[in-house]
Amino acid sequence: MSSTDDVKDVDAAIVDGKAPPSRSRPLDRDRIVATAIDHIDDNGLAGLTMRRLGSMLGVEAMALYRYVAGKEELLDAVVEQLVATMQVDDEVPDRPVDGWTDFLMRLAHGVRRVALRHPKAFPLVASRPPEAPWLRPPLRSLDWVEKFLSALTDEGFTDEAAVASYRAFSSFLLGHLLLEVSTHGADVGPLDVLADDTDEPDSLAAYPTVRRLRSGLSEDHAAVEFEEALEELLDRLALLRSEQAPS
Amino acid sequence: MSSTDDVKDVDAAIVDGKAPPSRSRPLDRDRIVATAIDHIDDNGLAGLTMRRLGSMLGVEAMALYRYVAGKEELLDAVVEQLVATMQVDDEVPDRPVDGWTDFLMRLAHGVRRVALRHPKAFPLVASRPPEAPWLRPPLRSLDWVEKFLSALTDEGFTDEAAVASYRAFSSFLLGHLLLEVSTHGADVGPLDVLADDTDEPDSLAAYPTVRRLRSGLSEDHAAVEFEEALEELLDRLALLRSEQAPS
DNA sequence: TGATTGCGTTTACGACGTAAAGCCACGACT
DNA sequence: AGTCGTGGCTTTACGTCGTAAACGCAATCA
Repeated sequence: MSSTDDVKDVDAAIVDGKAPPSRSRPLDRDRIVATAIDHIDDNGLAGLTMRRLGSMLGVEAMALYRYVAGKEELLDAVVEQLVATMQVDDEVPDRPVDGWTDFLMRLAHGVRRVALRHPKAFPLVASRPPEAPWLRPPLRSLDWVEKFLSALTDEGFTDEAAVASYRAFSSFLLGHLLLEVSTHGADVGPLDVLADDTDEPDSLAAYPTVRRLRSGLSEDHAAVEFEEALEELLDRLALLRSEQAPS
Repeated sequence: MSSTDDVKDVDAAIVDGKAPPSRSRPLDRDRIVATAIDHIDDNGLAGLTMRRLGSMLGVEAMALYRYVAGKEELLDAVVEQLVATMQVDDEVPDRPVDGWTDFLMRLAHGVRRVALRHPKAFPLVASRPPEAPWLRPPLRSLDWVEKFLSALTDEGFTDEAAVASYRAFSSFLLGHLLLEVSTHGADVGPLDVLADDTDEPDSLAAYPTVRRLRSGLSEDHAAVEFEEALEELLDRLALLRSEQAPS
């Protein structure tokens, strides 16, 4: 959300039992969701609590329930918002303007940017199956699915090829980004600087190859590998397209 | 204050379907983990509670703490156990016996079987980054990583190619299986049979392409697509191997 | 003026994870 | 024999969570 200097000054407020009037503006759903995302980014999903979120907005927990039905719905809204953000912030057009290949690349990069911008929040996207009825796409928001499918069918994919491509594309993003995001921004509580070799008496003794390659494992060639794999995927989809559509 | 006379409910039926005679044998860690997995399979991760898990074993919640350090550790143990299960149950050898290609295929199928056998538990595997220090592989259990890496380096992969392959392979499994598992085994509470078109006044009206293709989206060509994508991946790894290792 | 309505607070309840003691049946030692 | 740890489980208790229900208390409208 490229925060302009919004109400960051909700003030500490826990100073004493007497809450100042704190006449902030009347609170709305978007502000709640945005604050939730901020909190997840800073402190991880685990610490997100209705009460805390409330106090972060200068309000009691129960006040939130006027705008969201419950915590689950809040989290869904967070996911939705993340996806929506991508669409507006980044140069992801609504429909292909320079061919489907370009379109899918932009889409992929857009999603990746969101993932990297919100590493702690991104796993939410992956783990929200029990939700929208009649369909549960992995990277939700039906707009998204609609755009994807109509784009491809408009560009010469058969229906079958389009849905196959959707699935391939989705699982590609899911896998790569989840992996990338998890090897990076972990919250790592107490001792983590032990990552170097001085510590760990024998923890790695049983895993010689892992030990030998562990620098490579934690390094991030993530960006290049993403790019390569994406290219590969697009080739595969191109093949899928020409295969099933004889024309 | 307000000591409400607690309704010391009889812990009711210990729904046990295994050992008829045993007056609840002494309880051990493996049994706890196994029961946890059962519960997740049947009732989803959300409903898993220390108290419930305890009562399922005919024991108070606190009894579990003699065997597991806490709930987080329990969940880690569940993941570990799932992976271990794969190794013994299925024909996944410890090291390549018929070439690395065969090895990786067996591995992939092994993991997939586990995922399909425990659809509700599998997302756990994906969403456990904040855990083992000095390394956080996506499909945890270091044995696994060790086997993978040493297998590949033994079979002519350079170190760099091996770790790149590891990442490619991991994200492949992550993406495909998470997707497959989520489009299938949802817990779907009350009304879900509405999946057919009679309902939904206008929910899909805004998404014509989605509507048109939704049968294809929910269908599962998952198996074939998995196979195809796996094949594709292995080709890619083969290329990676020959590329960087001139010998 | 008073009634309505929208927004936020208070209070309360039941469930959760878990720390800290307590209880008790066993086997080992004197 | 009795005594004594001690391993295995239960009790009790605390703090936190999500959230239902009732209660103010403005601003608005009649």
